Amino acid sequence: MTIQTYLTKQMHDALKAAFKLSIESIQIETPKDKTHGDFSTNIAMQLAKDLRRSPMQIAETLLPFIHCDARVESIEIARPGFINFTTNKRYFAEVIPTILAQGSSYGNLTIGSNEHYNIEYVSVNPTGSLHIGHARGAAAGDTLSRILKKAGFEVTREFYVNDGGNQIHQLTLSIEARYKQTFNIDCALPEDGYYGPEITRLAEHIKTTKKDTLLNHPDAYDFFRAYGVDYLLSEIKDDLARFDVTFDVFFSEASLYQTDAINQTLSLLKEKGYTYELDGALWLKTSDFGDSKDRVIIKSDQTYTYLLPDIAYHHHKVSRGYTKLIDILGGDHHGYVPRLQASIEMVVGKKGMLEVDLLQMVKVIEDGVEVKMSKRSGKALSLRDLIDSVGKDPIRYFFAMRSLNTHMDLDLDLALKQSNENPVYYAQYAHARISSLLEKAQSLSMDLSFQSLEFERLNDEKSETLITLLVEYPQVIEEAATKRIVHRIPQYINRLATALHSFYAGDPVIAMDPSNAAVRLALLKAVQIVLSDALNLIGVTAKNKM
RNA sequence: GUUUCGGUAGCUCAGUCGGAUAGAGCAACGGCCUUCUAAGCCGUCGGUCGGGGGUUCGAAUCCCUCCCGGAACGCCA
Repeated sequence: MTIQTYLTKQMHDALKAAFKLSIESIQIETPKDKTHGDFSTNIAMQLAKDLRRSPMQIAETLLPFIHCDARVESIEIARPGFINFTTNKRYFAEVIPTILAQGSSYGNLTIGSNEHYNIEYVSVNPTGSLHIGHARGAAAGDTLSRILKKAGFEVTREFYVNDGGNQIHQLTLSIEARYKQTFNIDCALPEDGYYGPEITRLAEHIKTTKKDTLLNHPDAYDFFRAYGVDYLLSEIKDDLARFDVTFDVFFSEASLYQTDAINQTLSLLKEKGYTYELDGALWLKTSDFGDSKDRVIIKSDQTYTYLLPDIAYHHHKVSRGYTKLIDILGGDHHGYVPRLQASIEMVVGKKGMLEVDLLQMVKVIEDGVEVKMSKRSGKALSLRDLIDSVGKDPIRYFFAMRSLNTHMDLDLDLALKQSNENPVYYAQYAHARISSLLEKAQSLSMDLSFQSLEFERLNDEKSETLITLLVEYPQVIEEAATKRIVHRIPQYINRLATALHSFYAGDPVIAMDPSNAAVRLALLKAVQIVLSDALNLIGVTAKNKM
């Protein structure tokens, strides 16, 4: 049981004893100012109105009824009615052997033990290279998956490959045109085609293997289509792998057409009476489930809109037995969310099965001017190029730092500079410093057994700050997982790195007497373990040397 | 016009069930390397939380309204 849970329980008991109240939601928070103790509650102020007494009076009445064990050193009341708890740091130093024993399992939770989440992210059309905008979604989905796993959820990571629609047709025509152009045949790309350099590269690639045999071949279209999707998808997979983003399932939209999946979903929706015909089209009554209007699922030319196969796809996911589906989409799809959620509610018969987390667009700045991504010109900053120039770690860290719904600016001149503008180096440096210090200690034959540690020797402020942060780690995981606040992790990393650098700038551990050194080396080892684990959650390398 | 995200320090951003003096990094300024890695440490400067109303013990946070910026509003995908 964490200290917060414990304090919540003790407060609950105290309120019962003092006022015969049973209150579920008691907030235990960590004050920013250390003079306010390590934990505090505002319950006295919240009860002021109901009890018709002043917060200070309530707190004072309550105080004798609060009984805590040795972990709590003192309990104080502060104006305007806060109850502040100061913890015993020696007790909390016990976290060190715990971390040393558990290693990277420290901070693992069980809050998701009966859940199996499916998280869908990236899901781009295989019509080109991944660009910087896709990278944000990739980083967010991957990090959220890792955090949820750490919190005890079973997680399946999924990529929906849109290989069935008109866009693939446009892609095929684009490849064909580029292919012909390699033979100096004048052939324009379609208006809605794909103009990126990767399509030209793909065409050149086909030319080297197939020569001119596809110029007037009857099966050329089918070849370009299949080969193009395959080629581009495998490039996307390569880029994601280099970005340390992985998937358990790549689900093909086209496969829905090959099976009976769409018809099954369609029959279900019809059976339940959620469809009607109008003007030769088939409509879905999404407005009955919170959408602003009904939507067409089969057009009057009898082809499907994008929505129907997407419902079938989500239906398929539901049938695989997940307890929740999470889609991570770009903010430009926000208008699509109500109809999709309405549809899923129709399929499963209840609300809340599908959660959609939106992330806002990335604005790229170069030379102080916004770089507009354009499909027409094929101008877009590819993830591949960015990884080549700055590396994976700064990009992963940078994306992880930001709240999903912030509109973020990415200044290329800064990002490419590898300056300490990017806090990833600060965090990695903290880890590297510990590594080299432990190495040094070992070379000096210092005691690294981490046994018979005298924790009372960790009574200096810098050690206590580190210990408090280590104790806090499971709470950080819980908040990040349940509230989907991915950026809580880099924030924590930064605080831990700051505390470490400050500790490091103090008295050299190497020069201390054996007992003092031994316990501090153990503390550092514990910090290293947690730092490494947290960095891993956001896909950033924990370096041993820099 | 409707929907949606945002507007917090010079810049990029935290502040996620309303809490104590609104924070961090960078930039700027001043110190610190014969001592475990200076990609570091210590300190200073920096704010009408877009404007105005309201709700209450207390509002950056909740409600109303207006202003500014991004995005979406198809029988496209």
